[in-house]
Amino acid sequence: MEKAADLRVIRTRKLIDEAFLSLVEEKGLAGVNVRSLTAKAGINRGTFYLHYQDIYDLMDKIEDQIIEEMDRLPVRSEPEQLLTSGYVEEPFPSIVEFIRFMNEQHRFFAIFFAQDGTAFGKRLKALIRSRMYEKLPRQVLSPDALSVPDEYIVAYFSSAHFGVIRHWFETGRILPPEQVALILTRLVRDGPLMTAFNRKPEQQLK
Amino acid sequence: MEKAADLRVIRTRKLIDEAFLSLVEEKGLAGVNVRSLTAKAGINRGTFYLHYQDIYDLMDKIEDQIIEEMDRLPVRSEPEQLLTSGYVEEPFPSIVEFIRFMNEQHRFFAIFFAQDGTAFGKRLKALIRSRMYEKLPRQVLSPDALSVPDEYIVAYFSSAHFGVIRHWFETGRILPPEQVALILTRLVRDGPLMTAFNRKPEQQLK
DNA sequence: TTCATAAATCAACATAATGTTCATTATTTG
DNA sequence: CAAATAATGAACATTATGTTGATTTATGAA
Repeated sequence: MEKAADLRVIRTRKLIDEAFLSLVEEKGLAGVNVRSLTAKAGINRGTFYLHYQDIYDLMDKIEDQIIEEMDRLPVRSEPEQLLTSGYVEEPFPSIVEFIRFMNEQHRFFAIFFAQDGTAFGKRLKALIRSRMYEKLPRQVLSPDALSVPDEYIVAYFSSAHFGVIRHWFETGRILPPEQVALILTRLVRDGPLMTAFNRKPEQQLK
Repeated sequence: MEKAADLRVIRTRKLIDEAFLSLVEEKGLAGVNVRSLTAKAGINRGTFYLHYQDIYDLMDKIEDQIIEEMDRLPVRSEPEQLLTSGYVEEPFPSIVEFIRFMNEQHRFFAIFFAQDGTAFGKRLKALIRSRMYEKLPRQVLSPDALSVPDEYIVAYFSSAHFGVIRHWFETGRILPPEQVALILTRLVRDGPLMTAFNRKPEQQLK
């Protein structure tokens, strides 16, 4: 946002922003158009075009702000020592920072997550998820302090698989399917960090 | 697809399907409308409405077919024994099946992956990815037969994180941010399978 | 406080897509 | 072949878009 000198400009943009958020919340992205947005904001339809090219331009500007802020979050490197170091029950610091930020901006992110992904994508993920649940060794998931909720494990699993397959597609499916499957199998079995270090499990502890 | 008796019906639907695919390929999902679709298919605009309610109905029908087929793929259970069993360099069988299927239907899935996710989602993932690359212990990624390409590791990492955070949002952000960060940290460090079994690494080998 | 400046309003417009209709033509199947 | 039904073509009301120009209103600098 370049200029924001005039009070009227600030007010109008606030009205537009708020109208956009609440409109997406109730109707979804597809339900947003300039007509209803300006109606909800209580401004003239023409006024909208004084500020933004169209709805997509508006979204871009909103997203720009969020990305900018996230990009400014400090990076504290937590390199390989965490692998070989003993068991410390503390999260990586920069992960905490990210999640805290998203928690603060939860209104935006809730909308984003609700809108992100196609209908088919949701069905596909649900399918993958349900298959994985069948395989999860349920009895071992003891409810002790150290355990991670199994819904989170499944979310991690399925999303990771999804991402690997997506990457395979986005790189033009160069690798043969069997190799992709092997990559996935290794990552699941050993964990990404182990795999990155290319060690076998018995080498994990120095 | 219920009825497909008449030759004309079959022909028309094929034309529509093909027109849809190629139209999405060149213009993207947003660029598809009934006008241009029927123009490309070489049929009357009214004819489209004889078969589908609207564009979304058409997409639903196409997706239904794919999901149905994937749902019929055989599930071969590969349970916990894989954890304790020795190092076998063979992928899990049902993973192979899935990826083979997607490879066969690559035209559909290429479109899906290209269209899936919002613009913001792509930016967010790119941000996460770039941060993770910084942390990857590059020198250790030796180019031996066992290694997994680091782009795949990053894809796995970042997508998994994304999925966990998404799950957190979709369950109403009940857990405090710090605990989500801890869950992620554990999953990254130990791998999902270890975490599911709730063991510490030294217990990994029986 | 005044007043030039800029923002917002209002009404109107052309354009383009939607979904529906109905009479007509063409094709298929038994 | 003939009855059935699919596809066509043209028209229609509806709705959203993005733009324009004249007018009113609010702002902030002097």
